[in-house]
Amino acid sequence: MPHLEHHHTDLDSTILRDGIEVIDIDRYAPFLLNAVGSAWQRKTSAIYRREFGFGINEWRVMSMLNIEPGTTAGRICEVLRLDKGAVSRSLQNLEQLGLVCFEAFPTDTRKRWWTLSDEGQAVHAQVLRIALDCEHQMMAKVTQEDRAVFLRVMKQMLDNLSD
Amino acid sequence: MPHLEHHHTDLDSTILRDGIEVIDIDRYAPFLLNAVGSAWQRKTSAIYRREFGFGINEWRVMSMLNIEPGTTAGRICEVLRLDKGAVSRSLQNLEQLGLVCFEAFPTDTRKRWWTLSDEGQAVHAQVLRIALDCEHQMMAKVTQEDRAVFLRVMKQMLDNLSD
DNA sequence: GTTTATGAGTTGACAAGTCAACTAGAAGTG
DNA sequence: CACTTCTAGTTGACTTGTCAACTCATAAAC
Repeated sequence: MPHLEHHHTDLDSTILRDGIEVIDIDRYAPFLLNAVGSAWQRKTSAIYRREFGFGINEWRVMSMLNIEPGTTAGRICEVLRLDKGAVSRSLQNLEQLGLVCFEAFPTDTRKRWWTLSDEGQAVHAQVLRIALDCEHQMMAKVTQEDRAVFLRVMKQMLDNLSD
Repeated sequence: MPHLEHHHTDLDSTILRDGIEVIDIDRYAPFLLNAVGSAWQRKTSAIYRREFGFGINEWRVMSMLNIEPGTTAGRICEVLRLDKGAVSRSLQNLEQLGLVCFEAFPTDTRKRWWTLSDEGQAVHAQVLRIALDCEHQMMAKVTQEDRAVFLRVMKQMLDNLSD
């Protein structure tokens, strides 16, 4: 029977066991982040691919085009914090599927103004229904107060990681 | 100037803009989860690979072997919620690096009891220092109360996604 | 004891994520 | 204008994550 002790303050996400520092998996945020994030992704991206023939990045890009119609690829990267290579490829895929279209940017031929096509708009609405259902399931039994704190903490973390 | 309105309750992570339902990225948990999770991974996995010559999965497996010395591959999958293929490959890599070793399982030759080697133990301590530093940075300006709520919500979400 | 089912772990194929080199247009500087 | 510098986006190489088929050992059924 090993000897357990909390070694410093509540701040810690480790415990000492027989002199060895051990991660406390229930308090170590990166583990939870990865576990929840990948569980979400497993659950949803399979649906998108099966039902609609595109992946999670295509969905992210579509949701951004719905948020800000007429955005550029660079703006999508900035807001969604996606890799520009991934965004470039997703836009190509979506265009081939006829879900997005673009207009030339007047003062810079490199940029394009991307928007959802009518079909893209319709598909977006369908996927959104599914995504919100899944989110709702994921958030079951979480109170409004807790949810608000959770969102606040996540935003702070995102800020902290951006330096 | 588009017309914005919140369409139902506080529960929602969307708004209506000119009759179209649009994700509110500041309230939509999956976006934040992915953004924070991938920012963390970008930050840390580069360090592990550069400084120690292995990836983030190898680190996860090592931390599990430190938590529960003498575990099996299956148990690692269960606790860390990792893919068994990923765990299998990580254990192979770690063994080649001399960071882990195993004992035969008495009643089942398929299973093995894995533990950190002495060198593995030492490397674990080094990586843990770095990981905890990064976690501390990520958690800057988050109060203890908020952190507790955050952890509670994350665990609930993990539960909800496990069905 | 042979057959069948279950379970642990390995492997291969593919999707997604990351990084860096590259192309080419735009902007600044003399 | 010629030259450098900056910036938007594309592409390729590689790593990581995921899924499913497979191997082989144990357990169960009869």
